Amino acid sequence: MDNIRKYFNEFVAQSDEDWAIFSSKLERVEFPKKSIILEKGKREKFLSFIAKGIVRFNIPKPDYDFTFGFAFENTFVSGYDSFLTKTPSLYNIEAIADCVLWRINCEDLETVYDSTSIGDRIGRKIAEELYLKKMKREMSLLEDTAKKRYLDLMSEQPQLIKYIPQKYLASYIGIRPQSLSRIRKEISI
Amino acid sequence: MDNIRKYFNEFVAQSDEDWAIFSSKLERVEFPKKSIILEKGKREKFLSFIAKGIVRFNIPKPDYDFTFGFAFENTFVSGYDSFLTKTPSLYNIEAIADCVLWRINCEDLETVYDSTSIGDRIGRKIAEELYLKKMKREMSLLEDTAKKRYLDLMSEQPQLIKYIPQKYLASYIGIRPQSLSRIRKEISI
DNA sequence: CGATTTAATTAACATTTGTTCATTGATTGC
DNA sequence: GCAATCAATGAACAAATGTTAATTAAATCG
Repeated sequence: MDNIRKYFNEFVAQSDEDWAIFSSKLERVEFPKKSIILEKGKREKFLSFIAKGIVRFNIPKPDYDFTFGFAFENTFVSGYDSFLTKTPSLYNIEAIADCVLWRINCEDLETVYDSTSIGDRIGRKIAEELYLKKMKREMSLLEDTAKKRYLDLMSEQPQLIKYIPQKYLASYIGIRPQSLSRIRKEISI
Repeated sequence: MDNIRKYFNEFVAQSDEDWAIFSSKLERVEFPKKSIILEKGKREKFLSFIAKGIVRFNIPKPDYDFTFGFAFENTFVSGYDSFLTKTPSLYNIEAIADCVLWRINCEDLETVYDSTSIGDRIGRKIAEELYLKKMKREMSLLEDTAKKRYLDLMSEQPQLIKYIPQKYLASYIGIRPQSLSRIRKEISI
């Protein structure tokens, strides 16, 4: 629970009391590799902190499996749009590696939001962090070539890329696995 | 001020008192067409509600002018990443049409955040809205072709597209003006 | 209004990525 | 360990978008 507390203290509030309120609602759960954390069509009921592991966001399609995002250790993960809008999730969240999550459910978070001084701040910080991430992502998708996105990912998450199958990476970068192979070949030469 | 109040009541809080706290900090400003609302390199000091007009987000580059976003009437606009991280903005915000904004500055918003029960909720709602927008955008950039993005924009913002020069739309869609011309030609046939 | 500048269109060719399909390599489960 | 399955690579051709450059259309400014 150390990392989530560190995150909390850094971004949300410093006091032990605030931490006590929030952390009392947290539940520890494990998901083995390849298990579904959130299923498409179901409503997201949790906001989860990844203490250990990697997850991917994906949409299973008739022809192929579309991966559009990852989340790594020591960040929050959630089908956040489903969580916010209370509508069925448009995508799966799947454990790529064995995961340990600390999660708070929807109702408890609402309670925290409504009954404590720090509730909305937590929600604000999380939404702000997610927004900044998406902002960078948008820029990258518009401005960069697939090759640059791959090289960036390699330098930003070098140790983790090893664990992610290339077909997921390709999808995330916005290209087909064959094209990623082509790019990898170019680079290595 | 009607629309911003409507927005406030719908998404933030219902009480007259809360509205009074927030609205007392709001300042009305006008920006004529083509004027710079936020300049790249400067720090964003405001969170603004667009009562009237359209703005674009852009990065002036040596070779061309890169437009990556728009904001329309009755939504909030800000160099929000600069605002949050207190670092210089990486982009301009420019009025495409004559604009009327209601804005609150950084310090006042912090005050509202810290001194009222609704402060963080406002910030949370804004960040959540921005996040949902970016989420949709990411999906579109990964999954759709440029043609589909153009058609979607046409159907979602039909009356506003008229006012936006095509070179800006092209950039937003992720292609060159020449390619947009090609697509438009195809469609009209 | 006319002159100048800027935007949009078009075309020819280059580059990138997609598609299909075959082959090789790696994992998984018995 | 072996068979079966799934992942990655490679090649040939198709489709989409980029690049350059010329032309036309529209907007701006005196």
